[in-house]
Amino acid sequence: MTEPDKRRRILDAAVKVFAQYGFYNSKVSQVAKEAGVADGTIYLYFKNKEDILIQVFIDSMDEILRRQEEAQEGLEDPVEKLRVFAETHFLSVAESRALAEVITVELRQSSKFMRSTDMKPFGRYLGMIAKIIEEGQDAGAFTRTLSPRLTARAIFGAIDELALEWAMGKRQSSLSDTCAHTTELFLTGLQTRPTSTPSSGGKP
Amino acid sequence: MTEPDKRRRILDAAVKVFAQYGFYNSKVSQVAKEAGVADGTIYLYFKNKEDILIQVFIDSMDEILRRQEEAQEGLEDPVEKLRVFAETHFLSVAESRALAEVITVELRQSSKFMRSTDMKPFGRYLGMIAKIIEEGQDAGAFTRTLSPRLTARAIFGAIDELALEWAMGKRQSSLSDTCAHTTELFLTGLQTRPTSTPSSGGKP
Amino acid sequence: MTEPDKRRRILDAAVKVFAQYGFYNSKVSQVAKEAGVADGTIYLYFKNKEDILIQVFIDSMDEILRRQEEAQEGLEDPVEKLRVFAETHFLSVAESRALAEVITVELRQSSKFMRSTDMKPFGRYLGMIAKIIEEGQDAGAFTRTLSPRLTARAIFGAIDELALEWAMGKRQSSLSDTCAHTTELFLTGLQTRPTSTPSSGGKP
Amino acid sequence: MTEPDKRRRILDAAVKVFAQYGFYNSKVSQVAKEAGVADGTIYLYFKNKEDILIQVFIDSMDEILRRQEEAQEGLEDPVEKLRVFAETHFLSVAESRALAEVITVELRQSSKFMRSTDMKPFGRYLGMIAKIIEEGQDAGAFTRTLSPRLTARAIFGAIDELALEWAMGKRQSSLSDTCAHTTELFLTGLQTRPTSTPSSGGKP
DNA sequence: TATGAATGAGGTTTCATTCAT
DNA sequence: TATGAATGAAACCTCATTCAT
Repeated sequence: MTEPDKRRRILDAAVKVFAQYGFYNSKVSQVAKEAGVADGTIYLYFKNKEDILIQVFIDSMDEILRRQEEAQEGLEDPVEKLRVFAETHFLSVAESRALAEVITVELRQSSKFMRSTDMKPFGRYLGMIAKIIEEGQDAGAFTRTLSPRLTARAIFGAIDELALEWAMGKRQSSLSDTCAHTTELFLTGLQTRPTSTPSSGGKP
Repeated sequence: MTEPDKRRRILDAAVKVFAQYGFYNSKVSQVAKEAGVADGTIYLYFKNKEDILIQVFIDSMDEILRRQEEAQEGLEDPVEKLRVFAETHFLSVAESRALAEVITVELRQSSKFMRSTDMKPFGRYLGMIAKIIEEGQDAGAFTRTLSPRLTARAIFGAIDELALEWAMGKRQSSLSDTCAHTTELFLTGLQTRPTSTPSSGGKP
Repeated sequence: MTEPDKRRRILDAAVKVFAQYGFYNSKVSQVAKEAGVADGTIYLYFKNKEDILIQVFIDSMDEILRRQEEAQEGLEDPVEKLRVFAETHFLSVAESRALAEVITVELRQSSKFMRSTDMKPFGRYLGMIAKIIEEGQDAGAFTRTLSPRLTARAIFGAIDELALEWAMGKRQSSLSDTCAHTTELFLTGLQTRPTSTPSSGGKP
Repeated sequence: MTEPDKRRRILDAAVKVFAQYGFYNSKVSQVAKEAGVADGTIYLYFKNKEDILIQVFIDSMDEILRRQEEAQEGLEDPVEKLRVFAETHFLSVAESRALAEVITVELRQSSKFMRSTDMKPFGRYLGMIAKIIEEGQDAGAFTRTLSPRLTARAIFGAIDELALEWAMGKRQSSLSDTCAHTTELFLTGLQTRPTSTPSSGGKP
C-alpha cells in the first residue's frame, strides 16, 4: 500500500545498475538495494534475473514506440517522417543514457536467448522505419532500388551506432549535430534524384 | 604430440563456444574441451577467461585489418574504395559467422572494461573508413558537408548491423545483395551530386 | 529454526576441524558440515577462510584474557599471581585441546599475515605476565636482573610448549603436575633469594 | 656433472622460500626457480613437496645436533653445559633466520602429519637437554624436584620462543643479551640452592 | 639426469533463488 | 505482500605432479 508501483521502481533500478555494470556483472541484490526493496521482493514481480532484462527491454521499447508514434502524428512527407524518426530516437537516448546502453549493449548480448522470447517490439520498431520507406517509395520520393527491410535495418544500425557513441563516449559533437548528420547521409541516399536528371537535363 | 599452435586452437575454440553460448554463459571447460586441451592448459596461454575474449578480438581485428589493407591495394577511386571495404567486411563475416557474432555482440557487452584495454584495432578500423571519406572529399567526389569521423561510424554501424543480421538470422537475401544494398545507400548519400553540378549538364 | 548463534557454531566447528586437519588441509565445506550449515552461510559471517582463523584467535584470546583477569582478582602476592596465571592457562588449554592446538600451532603458521592483523590480544596476554613480573620487582619479590618483557616471553614459551605437549601428546603426567613443574622452575629463577642463605644458615 | 649437489641447492632454496611465504603458500615452482632447476628436477630428489619440508627439517636438525655435540665437548659442569646449549641454539638461529622460521613455525604446523614421520631428530634434541639436567641432578647441581623431560621441554619452549621473537621481530635486545637472560632464568630455577645446602652441611 | 609443457583434480567463493516468518 | 537469512550448485583458477623428449 505504501509503494504504488514497486515494479516500476525495480525496473528503473535495473536500468541504472545494468547500465553501469553490465547485465552479467550486476547482482540482483544491487538492483534490490537501488530499488529500495528486499532481494526476495524482486521475485514477486519477475520470474528471474533474465526476466528483469526482458521486461526492461519490452517496457522501454513500448515507451519509445509510443513516442515515435506520437511524433509521427500528422506528418505526411516521407523525408520529414524519417528525419523526425531519427530525431526522436536520439532524443530518447539522450534522455536516458543508461537506458540506451542497456538496450543497445546488453540486449545484443542476450539476443541469443531472447530470440526465443518476445522480440516483437524490436520488430515493430524496424517495421516503422520500413513502412516509412515503403510509403516514400510509393509516393515516388524514395528510390525503389532499395529494399525497405534491409534499408530499415541499415538505418537503424547507423542511428544506433551513433547514439551509442554519443551515449557512451565523450560527446564531441552536439546531439542535434550528430542527429542531423545521420539523417542527411541516409536521406540523400534514399531520395530519388528528381533534380538530378531533369534539372541537369533541363534542355528545353 | 604435433601441437603446433595450441594458442590458436584455444582461440578458435573460444570463438566457437562464445558464439554459441555467449561469453558469460560459456564455461572455460567447454572451451578447453572444444580445443582438445586440459582446462589448466588455457591458463598457460591466457591470463583469465576475459583475456581470451580480448585476444580473440585483437587477433581477429588484426586479421580483418590485414585483409582490408590488402583489398585496398591499388585502388584509387574513393567510391570504389568504400564499395570494396564493405564487400571485404561482409566477406570476412561470411567466412566465420561465429567470429562475427563474437566481435559484434560479445564485444559490446564487454566494452565497459574493454575501453580500458587496447581497443586500438577498432579505432584503426574506423580510421580506415574515415580516411577513405576524407580522400573522397579532397578529390571532390564526396560532399564536404559530412564529418568523416561521424560518417565513418554511421557506415560501420550500418554495415555491422546488416552483417549481424545476415550472420545470425535466416538469411533471406544473398550476401552480395545485402552488401550491394548497403553501399548503394551510403555512396549515394556521400557522393556529390553529379547533377548538382548542372554545370555538367550545362545549359550553354 | 532455533539457531541462536550461528556464528558461534561456525567458530566452534572451525576450531574442531582446524585442530584435526590443520588450517591449510581443512576445507571450508568440512567446517560447514561440522557446523551444520550450508557452505555459503559461512560467508555471511566471515570474509573468507582466513578470516575464520583470525576470528577464532581473537575470540579465544578474549575469552582467555577474561578468565585470567577474573582469576587474578584479589591476588596480591606476585608469586601467587604468576602461579595462578600458569594454572589458568593450563586449565584453559585442558578444557579445549582443539582450541589449544589451533592457537599454538596454526596461529604461528599464519603469523606472517597476522602480524598485519590485529594481534593486540596476544600482546595483552604477554603484557599481563610482564606486568606481574614488574610488580614483583617493585615489591622486591623478583630479581631486577631480568627484563620483564623478555622474561614474560620466555615464560609464555615454556608454558605454551608444555601445554602443547600435554594437549597433543599422550599425556604421561597429570595436568596439575605439568603445571606445577613449570611454575616452580620459573618462580625459583625469578625470586630474589634474600632468605635463602641467611635463614637456612643459622650458623650455630 | 655441472652441479655437484643439486639436492643441497634445492634444500637451501626451500628454506628461503618457505621462510618467506610459509610452507603452504610456497609453490614448488618458486623453489625450483630459486634453486635454478626445472620444476620436474625437484621430483628426482624429493618424493613430493612435503618431503622437501621433512628433509629440510632432518638436515637442519642433524646440523644443529652436530654443532651442539661439538660445543658440548670437553664440558663438565652441568650449568656450563646448559648455558652453552642455549648459546649454541641462539647462534644457530642467528646464523639463518630463515631456517629458524621454518623449523619453529612451519614445523609445528606440519607436526600432525610429521608425527608419523621420522621426528627422531627433535626427540634427540630434547633428549640432549634432558640428559644435561639428569647429569646435573646426579651431580647434585640441579634440584631433583623437577622432571628432566618436562623441564627440558619447558626450557626448549622458552629458548625457542625467544629465538623466534628475536628472529622474526625487530630485535631490540642483542642476541647475547637475550640468550643470557633465558639461561639465567632457567639456571637459577634449576640449581640447588647452594645456600640451602649449608644446612645439609652439618651439624656434627 | 634434466626439462618444462601439460595435466586435471578439487577448493574457495559467488550469487540467483527460496521460504519461513 | 514483503523480508532477508539461508541455501547449494557450479565455475574459475591454482598448482602439485607427470612424462615425453
